[in-house]
Amino acid sequence: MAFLTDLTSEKRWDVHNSSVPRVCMSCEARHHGICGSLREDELLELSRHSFQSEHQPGEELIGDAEDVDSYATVLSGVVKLTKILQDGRQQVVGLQFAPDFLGRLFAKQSSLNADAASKVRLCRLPKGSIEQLVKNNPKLEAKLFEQTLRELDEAREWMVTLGRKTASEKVASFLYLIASHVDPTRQTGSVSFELPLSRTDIADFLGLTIETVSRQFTKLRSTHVIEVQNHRHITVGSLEYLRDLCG
Amino acid sequence: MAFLTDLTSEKRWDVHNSSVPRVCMSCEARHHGICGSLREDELLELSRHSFQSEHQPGEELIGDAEDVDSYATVLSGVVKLTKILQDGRQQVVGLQFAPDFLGRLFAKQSSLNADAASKVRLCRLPKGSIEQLVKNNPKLEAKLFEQTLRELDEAREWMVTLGRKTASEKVASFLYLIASHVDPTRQTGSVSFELPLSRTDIADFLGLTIETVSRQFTKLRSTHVIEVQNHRHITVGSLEYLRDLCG
DNA sequence: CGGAAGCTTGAATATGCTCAACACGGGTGG
DNA sequence: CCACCCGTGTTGAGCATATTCAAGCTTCCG
Repeated sequence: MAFLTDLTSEKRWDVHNSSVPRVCMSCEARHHGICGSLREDELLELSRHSFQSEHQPGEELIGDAEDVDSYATVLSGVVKLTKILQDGRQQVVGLQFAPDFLGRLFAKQSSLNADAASKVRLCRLPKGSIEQLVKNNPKLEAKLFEQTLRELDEAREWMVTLGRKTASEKVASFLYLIASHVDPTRQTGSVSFELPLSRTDIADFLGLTIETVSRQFTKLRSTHVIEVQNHRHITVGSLEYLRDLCG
Repeated sequence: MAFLTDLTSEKRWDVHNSSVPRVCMSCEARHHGICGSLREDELLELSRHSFQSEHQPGEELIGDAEDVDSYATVLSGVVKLTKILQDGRQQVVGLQFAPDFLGRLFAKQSSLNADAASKVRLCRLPKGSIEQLVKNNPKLEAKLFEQTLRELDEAREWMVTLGRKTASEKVASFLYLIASHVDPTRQTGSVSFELPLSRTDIADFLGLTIETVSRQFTKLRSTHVIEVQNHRHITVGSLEYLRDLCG
């Protein structure tokens, strides 16, 4: 019982392990996320004021034009960034995976919603602390800059998909994107995964209707490019062939 | 003659004006562009190795996956950033106006073309110098970070246009975008301007064909939303009404 | 087992595309 | 000065792709 308490105590840290806070020890974000750019004392201080939160699919994480008092790191799951027009038409403008940083630094009025697409775990980080750290730690700023540049590349890549690809190329591109995130190293062969997005979300991501998305899935299934176990669980037979279908 | 030489000499600078290099004195980028974040000595040093260049519409500024030895600031004109698919389909993924910074910092392999959309003047800045300055001057890095965040916002805004708007909303959105850049302060009333893009470029920006763009222009003309003087020269009667047509 | 949400399928429709002809405007050369 | 040409933009008719609307089917969960 004492052991369990240790594990879950946010304030404890292991003196044998170069003073990394206990909660952060097994955290992916500590290595590849923004926390990797922090000094040990900074990480310790930050960990005192941060906490984890869990969210169900569809739950709103950051509302449009809402004042938020915390940033976050995605620990697991997929967060979708969306924009909506007055009449309700919706577009997904970005997906965030672990260990992405969540929240718009120096936000003006970017009118953007962040929702849990799948079940999501976050590590909430107080707004003030982060902004303070960014000012004093160039490595952290560089890390955030880097993520922003990557997001910009991804956004532009997606503009090509939205503007110039056919429905079947769009769906293929989406599947390829997800497959790439499941196992970034694998470039060929077969991959199996759970789709983190509903058909509605996929449609909003691709600028299509759910019916069209559904028809394209059916087409891919009947041409044996994919197998569909239960709507969400997909197996891609050949990544390189799927890649060819992306246009 | 001596006077003329003074004006065009890049090495000269006016000692009466806090040692701002001569070439930079009348430059918009010095105030609103990245040069505004430089110390006087840095600006002087940079100006020694920089030079202006002029480009005709359609000229390629940075090639896809090309190694470039210089960054640049846009002094005038419009630069289009494009991506193309194997079969030639093209998508404009961004427009850069003065005094935007041009060139991908820490570029990996962003496979992106930069072309002059209109006649363009650049101030070329040596790659090494800029990267050196970025390392040593946090204000410069912050400025570039800021521009990147703005570009990301613009890209996402445009994803909504590409994915969810109708052809007429797309064209209205494009005209509104250009009108906003002509006079950022003006929100209402009438504006007149030269289109910096051809119909082909507009189509590639909006994910449409030139025929569809043309038809939408005709429709806007016949409903008196715009007047078309000579294909390129446009007058928008009411900005607020145009805004309503953007969806 | 029953109900609801999410997904698929079908038929009719509409929006934007393709292909083709034509108009306009600006430059060149007879 | 006019005729011609070329690049660019417009217009029209027919077509294809994706949407809409409606019905039926799965899957998940209580």
